[in-house]
Amino acid sequence: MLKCPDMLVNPPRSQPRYRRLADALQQAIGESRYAVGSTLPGELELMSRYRVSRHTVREALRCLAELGLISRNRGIGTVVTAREPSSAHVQKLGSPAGWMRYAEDSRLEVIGNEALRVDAELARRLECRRGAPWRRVTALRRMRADRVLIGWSDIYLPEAYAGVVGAMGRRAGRVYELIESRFGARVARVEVEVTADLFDAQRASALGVPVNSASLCVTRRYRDASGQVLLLSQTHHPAERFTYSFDLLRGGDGSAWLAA
Amino acid sequence: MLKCPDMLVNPPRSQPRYRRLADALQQAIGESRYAVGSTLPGELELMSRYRVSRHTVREALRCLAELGLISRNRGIGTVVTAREPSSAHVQKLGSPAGWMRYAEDSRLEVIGNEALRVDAELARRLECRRGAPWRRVTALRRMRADRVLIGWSDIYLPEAYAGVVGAMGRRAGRVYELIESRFGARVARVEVEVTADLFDAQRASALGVPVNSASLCVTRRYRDASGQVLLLSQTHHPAERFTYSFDLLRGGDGSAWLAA
DNA sequence: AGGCTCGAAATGTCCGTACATTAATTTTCG
DNA sequence: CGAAAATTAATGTACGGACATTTCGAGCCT
Repeated sequence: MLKCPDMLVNPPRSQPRYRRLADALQQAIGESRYAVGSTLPGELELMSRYRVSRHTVREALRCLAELGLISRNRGIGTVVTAREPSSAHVQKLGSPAGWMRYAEDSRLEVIGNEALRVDAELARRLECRRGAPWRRVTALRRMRADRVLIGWSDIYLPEAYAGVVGAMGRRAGRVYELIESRFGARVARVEVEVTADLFDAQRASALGVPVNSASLCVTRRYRDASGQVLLLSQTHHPAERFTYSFDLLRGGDGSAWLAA
Repeated sequence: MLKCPDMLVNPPRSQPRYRRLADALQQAIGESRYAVGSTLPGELELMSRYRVSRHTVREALRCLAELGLISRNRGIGTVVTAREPSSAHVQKLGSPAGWMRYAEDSRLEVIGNEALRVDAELARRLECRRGAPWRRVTALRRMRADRVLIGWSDIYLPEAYAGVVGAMGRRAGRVYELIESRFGARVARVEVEVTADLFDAQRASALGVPVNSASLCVTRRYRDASGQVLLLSQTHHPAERFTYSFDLLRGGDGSAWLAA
């Protein structure tokens, strides 16, 4: 976090200027320097105080508004509405397809790639025979927008499909789509399981979260039309960085709940 | 909706130019002139096509991104991610209702019931004013079939609805249905958030799981047609006792994922 | 066939200018 | 003194310019 405004003039490479200003203001709000219900300095004053353009101020304020920390209105000013954001990243699902959509807002960074012969436990999960040749790829999942790491993925695919590993994280497209286009396979069904887990030391270290902190664990098993497993990916999201959310609407007859 | 681009040059007073462009693009997406998965024309082309500044194009695209209709990335372009905003796609699907169905297979065992004046943080979650009178009911959730405890629920309802607390767990029906039948309220929408957490000592002890073990945390916020929060329930499930699981099937055209 | 490099395409960041709209405050007038 | 008008304060809309960063596809090499 920033200690003085002029550091915005020559920002480090990793963060855009508006993001730094947003962080500074967010910290001020978190420390109750601006209490909930109070008004932030206006755009013109923030410009001169932090020595950035009005555009940059507005982008920063927009970030805070999207986090629900402030509310902005003409003639009134910028009012603090919350002291802290509710969650860092809320993956708005919208529809069942939303469980497949998170890949578009984030990218894979492959950190491991090993060939293996599946043992009994893994054979059960992959529904293949023991000793079959598979490939395990480990990858971090990073948000495109603000570079925050949101997950650790373990991805299993048959050795016959190992050719797509080079393209993972380098080419657009989800892993199953890479397999489909490269090998002519066809995913017909995805089984999704949602549960919770604890981060072990390796995963915690890679993501920068405490060991044994809570992870939201989402497992997707991809099957072709004959029911064979083509791909299995398991992603652990740090609980304080990633939340799935969706709305259910009442059906017309009042009894059913439908995806919004 | 616009019929031709040059109408943006002299917009009617009621809508800003960027809003009109967003509407035009949204309509094009809704009519599948840009299919889900396809790429919209780039910013420069939209500028010349609609004769507005790049700033206006970007504002319009930002609107669509916030609606979840598009995803924008450097080097890639603007990809259509949904045909309609999330609230417009209404089709009777099985899986979403599953997020409401667990109550039928388990029962509530009320273990606590206290009146409270909501503090600032809780006021934000309940979207009511600070100091408002609410009721917090704590309950365990036990499977009917084999009596296994599967969760700890914290249930918040306005003090005006406290009359249903006696019937919770003793009368058939979910809490929101009790409120509806007793007080004539009507739930129109439920917002669901899924994340992970750790069990504190109190909850771990009640459920017989280790302290700081992983919990799957599901929060449901029930709203009436005016958007007011009628009920909020947050349930922590022990990860090894409860998992949400569901299937997604490929849509007919191969691009959409539908609940099975 | 797979991997690497490079240039073009595309969006992101950041600066500036100007005017419009809305709300709050101050001033004026009856 | 109260109401209306004017002024000020604050954000919203829209134009322009420039450079930075990321991705993708083509071409080349092994």
